[in-house]
Amino acid sequence: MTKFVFCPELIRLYTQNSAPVIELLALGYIDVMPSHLDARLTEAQRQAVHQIQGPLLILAGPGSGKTLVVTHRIAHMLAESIPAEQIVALTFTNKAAEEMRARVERLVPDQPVWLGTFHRFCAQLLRRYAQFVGLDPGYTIYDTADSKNALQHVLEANRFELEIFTPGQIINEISWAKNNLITPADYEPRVGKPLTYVVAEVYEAYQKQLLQSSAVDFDDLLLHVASLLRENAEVRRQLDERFRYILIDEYQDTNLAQYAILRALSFDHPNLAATGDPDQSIFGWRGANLNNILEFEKDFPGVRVVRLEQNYRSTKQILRVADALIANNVLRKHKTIFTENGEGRAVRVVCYPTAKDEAENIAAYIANQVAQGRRRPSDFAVFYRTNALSRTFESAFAEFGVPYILVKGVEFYQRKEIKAVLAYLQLLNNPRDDVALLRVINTPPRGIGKKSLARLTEFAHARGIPLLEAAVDAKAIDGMPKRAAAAMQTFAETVQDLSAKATGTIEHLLGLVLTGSGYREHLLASEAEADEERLGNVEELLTVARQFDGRHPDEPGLEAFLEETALVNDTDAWSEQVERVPLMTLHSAKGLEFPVVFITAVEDKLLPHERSREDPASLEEERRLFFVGITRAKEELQISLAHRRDFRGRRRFTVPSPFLTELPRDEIEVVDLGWPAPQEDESYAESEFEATEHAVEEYDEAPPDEPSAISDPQGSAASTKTSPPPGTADPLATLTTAAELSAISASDKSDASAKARKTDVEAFQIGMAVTHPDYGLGKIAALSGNGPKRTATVNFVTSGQRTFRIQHSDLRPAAAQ
DNA sequence: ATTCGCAAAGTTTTT
DNA sequence: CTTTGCGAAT
Repeated sequence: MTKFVFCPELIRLYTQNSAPVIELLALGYIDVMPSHLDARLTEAQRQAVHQIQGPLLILAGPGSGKTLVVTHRIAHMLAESIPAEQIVALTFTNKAAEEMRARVERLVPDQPVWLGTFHRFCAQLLRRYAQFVGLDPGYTIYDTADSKNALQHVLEANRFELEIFTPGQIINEISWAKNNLITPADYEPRVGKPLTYVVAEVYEAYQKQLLQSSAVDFDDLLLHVASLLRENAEVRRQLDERFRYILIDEYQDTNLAQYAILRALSFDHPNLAATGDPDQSIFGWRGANLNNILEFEKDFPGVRVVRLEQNYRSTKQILRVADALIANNVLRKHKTIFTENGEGRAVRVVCYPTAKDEAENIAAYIANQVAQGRRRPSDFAVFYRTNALSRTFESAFAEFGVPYILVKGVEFYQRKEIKAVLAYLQLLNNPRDDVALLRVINTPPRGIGKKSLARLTEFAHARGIPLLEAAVDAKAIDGMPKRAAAAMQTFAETVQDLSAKATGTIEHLLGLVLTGSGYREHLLASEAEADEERLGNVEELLTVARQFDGRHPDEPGLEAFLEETALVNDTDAWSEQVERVPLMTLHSAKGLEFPVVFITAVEDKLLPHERSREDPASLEEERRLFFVGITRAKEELQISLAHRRDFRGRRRFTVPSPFLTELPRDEIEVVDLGWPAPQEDESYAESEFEATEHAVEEYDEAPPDEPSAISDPQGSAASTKTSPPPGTADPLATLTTAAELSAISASDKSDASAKARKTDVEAFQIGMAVTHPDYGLGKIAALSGNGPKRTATVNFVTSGQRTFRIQHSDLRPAAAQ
């Protein structure tokens, strides 16, 4: 009855030196009883692990050991002799899947438990049941760019002119429909939404095109599987039988299609375990349906609900901030989260003069911590709302020599050359793939232009045949220039040729494609520097292929390779082993944790995003997004914003995020490093009229304590350059941080900033860290007077408040020490 | 047909 | 500020 369980992770807890124990285990001399799996678990966690039969809802707050529970649950099932083939664990992202796989592997190695993303699970089911939904087993998976191209192709073929909407908008709406299981036949335009009328006209044609090309978009992966299960009772029954134990992670982010699939697979064997947290639902815009989790109990009678409310990740300070914030959501079930962790450092809210200062200070802080050996780069993480905000950080991190990695995904696989090479493979795998053909028929240039392509398309369309087939008969097409026709035929032959040779490893095949297509030669012959880089990228793809081959030694697996490249992106492989600071959006931070977290650009119109402001529900989603960000932090959290941010090439003064007022004022450290000094930047004065006027407006309308929700009402922490604050003292608590941050920033910076550092009277600003030979480190609380009479009021860390005439004092910016 | 250049437009989040 | 798109020149 008792099965052998190999469990080094747990053994380590019992013994100082685990090596001998592991060896004994490996040799089979000792067993670890299943009960030992429970050693680390709390009562609630234990319940969740042990409840194997029947529906289970695990409401898991942030940092509550959810992954621990899920992985142990799987181990426990295996220990209870449930065949691994019957267990499916679905995650939302590849990153989460990787993490889970690694941890399951450590508990119970080499078990064929199906573990991966929902989309991938569906992709593989579709391989087997492709013909049920009108696809070839070798169907192609289109990414968003491909989908847009497909749509464009459809629009052109139907001579449909878009006047106001972009293909992207239409694709988005179609995506929304598919996520809600709305097929072209069911789709109805919605009054007051012009876009939906356009979609009503093209959705069907788009879908037809996809089927004709034997291709699917991301949403189809779910939609097709959902209809497969709905329309084929026998298939559904078999799959329900096969996948008897399903675990679904991040249930709050599932959409209707995913819900339908899960239900269909959990009918005869309702052993569905869902984990999730309504407070972390952040994908509503993509069709995620919060009702799925809120109504789980209704949907699955007899469900057992386990709440994991204890947080093992964050300090008390961080958790209180998170809790206070999320309490502002009205559409929410109350939930308590608590921790027995220590108090920790206060959460900092810092307002920098400019976005550049923000990025540089954070980079400098990290550089300093790393240089001191206090932390490693991977201990930190920087979050922002939109990818567009990453650039400032990239340059600041580069400037300070801090290694970083952009956790953005796509990039590599979206490059033209990579897409092109992969399109050749797609075409080999699926000759009906029109989008792939269009992408490569003239790559490298073969003298096939727009007009000839239009003729080819028309011809194919009229006969209802794939483009590749049409290309074979190119000569027969009316009005087709001889040269183009010949080029098309040669192209078709090349593809067929390659197709015949398409055996062996992917790397080998890729090599054939590069040579056979003439693309490699074209890149080599090219003078352009860009092409040289492309060649390099193609080489990298060869490396990817080689690695894939290594992982799949038995099968050639072209399909599998294409599936992987479609559903996995390059930074999914990013791991904390890599000593780099990850920069990422708040969305991609979900499920991760870091000792030190910086949440940046917490400004109105960014967080909450301007497009979320009208709708209260999406405003709450933005708040949850902030909540997710906050709860990633284990030890230190800094929330920051800038008075001025250059965005989209424009200079803007910002408004602090309304969410900042919702943070518990007494618990956080607020630091306002002051406004940017106009004279420091000549472009400020010369900037276009609009911006200048706006700036002036902001200045006048912003009394000392107004611009910042974060400043405390006495105006002690915040002030503006133009309006010296009342003489109230800064809270000493903020001094260290402010000083620390500015000091590091200024001192670590190279000559670039030297001119900004010259010690004339104008160099001093409110909030600036300064040193004095007698009094030590301090922060400027107020400034008054001009020229020689310029006077600074300084709060010193150790010796209280002093006032100086700057010119006659020994006051220095902290940097100059 | 291709390439080069300039203008315009656009940017939430992800599988 | 970047990327995309379109139009003109070769």
